[in-house]
Amino acid sequence: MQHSHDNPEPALNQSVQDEIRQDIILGVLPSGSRVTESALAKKYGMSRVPVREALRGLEMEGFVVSRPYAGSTVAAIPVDEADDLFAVRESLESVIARRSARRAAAQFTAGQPDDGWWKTRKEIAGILQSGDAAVAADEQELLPDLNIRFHLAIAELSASTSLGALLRQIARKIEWLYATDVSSRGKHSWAEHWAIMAAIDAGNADLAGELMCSHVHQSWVGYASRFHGVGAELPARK
Amino acid sequence: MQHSHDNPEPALNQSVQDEIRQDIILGVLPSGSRVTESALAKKYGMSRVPVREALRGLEMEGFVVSRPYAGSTVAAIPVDEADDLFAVRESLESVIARRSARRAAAQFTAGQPDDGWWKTRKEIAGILQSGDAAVAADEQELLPDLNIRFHLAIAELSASTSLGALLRQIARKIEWLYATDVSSRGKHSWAEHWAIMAAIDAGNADLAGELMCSHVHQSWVGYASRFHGVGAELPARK
DNA sequence: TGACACGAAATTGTATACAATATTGCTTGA
DNA sequence: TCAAGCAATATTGTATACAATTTCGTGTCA
Repeated sequence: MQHSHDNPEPALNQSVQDEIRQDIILGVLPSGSRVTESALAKKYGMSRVPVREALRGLEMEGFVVSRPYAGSTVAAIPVDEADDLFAVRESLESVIARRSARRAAAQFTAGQPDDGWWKTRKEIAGILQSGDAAVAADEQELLPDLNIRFHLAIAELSASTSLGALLRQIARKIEWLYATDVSSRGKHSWAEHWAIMAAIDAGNADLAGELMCSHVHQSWVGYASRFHGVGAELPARK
Repeated sequence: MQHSHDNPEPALNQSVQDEIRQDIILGVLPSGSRVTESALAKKYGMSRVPVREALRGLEMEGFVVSRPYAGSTVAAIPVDEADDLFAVRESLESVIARRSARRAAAQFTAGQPDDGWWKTRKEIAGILQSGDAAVAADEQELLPDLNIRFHLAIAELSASTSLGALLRQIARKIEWLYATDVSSRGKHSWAEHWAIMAAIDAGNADLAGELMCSHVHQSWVGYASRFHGVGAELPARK
């Protein structure tokens, strides 16, 4: 297909990076494993070059560590950084929610309806409904993925590539920490998403930020009680 | 030099990425410029491969945008994200400072003195003295670089690679926003570094976090008054 | 004149080949 | 038996060659 600048062609080798990252997160490639370019190249049926770039990306994301000429190994799961990551995420997502609300307000006051905004907004609508369906059908195993997609979509709604990149990085680390366990907080956690979205739609930055802050904090509490023990002390929500 | 696993060999092609990023930050490569692999390869006297990896890294950092087969261009300076970046940085660095203080406390109570900790701690001592010297000699043009190095060193002292990576990303964006202007807040801002370091050394996490939060907030105020106008409203420091 | 199609040039994506380095295992000596 | 040195191997770093795709200029037709 030539002369087509509409479909962005979903980033060829990027997919390999996603696959390897998923293998790391799911524990197929445990911490400390050696990952050689040749082996991965053979596994995915391609040359070393795309694999190499994927490994470089994963190194920047903190999933592998590399030394020149000495190869790469899967990094250690950052368990001792969990609390701090949640703390930063709480602040980050709060800022993102506020920003999304401000942009939503500008969206409705300004005359022109931004095309990209509506696209993302509709995507979120779909995610929310899928989550409700999953809750209704008691298929809670679908929620973690939908949960991440919701939060990243909100970031996209904020139209801040910088903040979006930061959230992606943190969210993936937290996904790794949860590892295979995960079950989120289930129904209750999911229901909060609707309230956040409503606050953003209303252009209420203060409320959106507050709700998101609380939402993420509860997620943190859930994580801490599961992995640190129930009574683990956490800083009060700001 | 063979059989030497002491000197980590400072990351060959990584240096190219640093050089290109600096060109972008300093405006040598303005936003929207096309950056082609061939041109950069010729400029730095190497093959396309290292340059390509550097560009991929810069794309992940948000300094360039690429489309498959369509090349890369320097991204837009994220001016409208400045406030939000500062807000996140305030929280992030506060967490880092708290963490550094906790680790410092553990350092002194535990018997074994961690080698890496002392190395970083001494590096910070050097940075602080260099900054004092620059202030005394009224060479304030040296402060911005020393300032970034101080904050990144504190992050290293926290022994959290995840948080360190996040700070590096944010700090570089803010460096880009300041562009060539910069002068930091000069003497007063620099003096605060000593107090932060003292709080960390004392293992006082609450104080370290508080001081760092205030410090970054003041930096934010300085930025806002310079670029948004003096009276620009900012959220109160948490 | 303007729009559209087509093709040449430029650029990126991938594969392969070679150079540089680290790792591993063996040999040697005390 | 163990440590140290050396060579063989494996792996990464880089260069070059080719394929795939986009972009830009040119010509044609209405």
